[in-house]
Amino acid sequence: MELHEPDLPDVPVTAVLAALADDVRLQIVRALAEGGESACGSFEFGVSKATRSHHLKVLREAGLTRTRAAGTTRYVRLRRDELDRLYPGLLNAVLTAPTPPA
Amino acid sequence: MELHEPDLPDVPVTAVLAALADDVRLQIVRALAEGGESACGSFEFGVSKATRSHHLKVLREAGLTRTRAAGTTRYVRLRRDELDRLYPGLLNAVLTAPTPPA
DNA sequence: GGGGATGTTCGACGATTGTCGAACAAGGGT
DNA sequence: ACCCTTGTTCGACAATCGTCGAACATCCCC
Repeated sequence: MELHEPDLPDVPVTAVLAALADDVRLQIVRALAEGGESACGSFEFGVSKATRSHHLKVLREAGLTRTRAAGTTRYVRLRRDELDRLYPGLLNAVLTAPTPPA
Repeated sequence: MELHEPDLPDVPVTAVLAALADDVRLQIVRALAEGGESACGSFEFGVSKATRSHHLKVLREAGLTRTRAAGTTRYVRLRRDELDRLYPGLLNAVLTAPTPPA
């Protein structure tokens, strides 16, 4: 299977924002920012693995993450450098944002 | 009519991001950032006025804008200071982002 | 080779979203 | 008083989205 990992400049900003505009995905991104490269399965956020897989695909196709396969496990990491270069401040703003007030 | 203009801290980040994750709304935000307070009608982005009104409502309820009524006209402005305080870097990153590559 | 673990893909579903035209509301001229 | 301008609200509609279970694909290990 070929993993779509688009060049960041080819991704519309709105797609990046849309990818971040979901609670589960934001938790994933935060976990990645804090913990570095992680296995897909390490994201336990109360959704099925089908849903988790879906969210990881959205993140990947929005240019936010890269995925590396190792055996049956897949490791995901944030494309932080590229993101910071193209959208300086964005990631930091999102990551340091206060957690849900509810 | 009461205008919902929530306190920013009450708005989940995901709601802010979702509000920005639309082409029309992003154009509105950019126009506001560049031109300051503007009348609703000044946003000519190829959608009907019903749709425009809808987008402005989304922006307002996500805490991105404030609206002031003057006669039959309504003026909208960006809540830039508050946004910059709560999400430092976010707005700037979004505004300076390259325009659609397409 | 068989079984278990890790992920992805495939419908399916309900909910939300962006869009519109039409109807409505409210002000400002003349 | 009338009409025009400016906006909002109300369905309605198609499209997209988030979610799931089930089926499938890989790989590893015993």
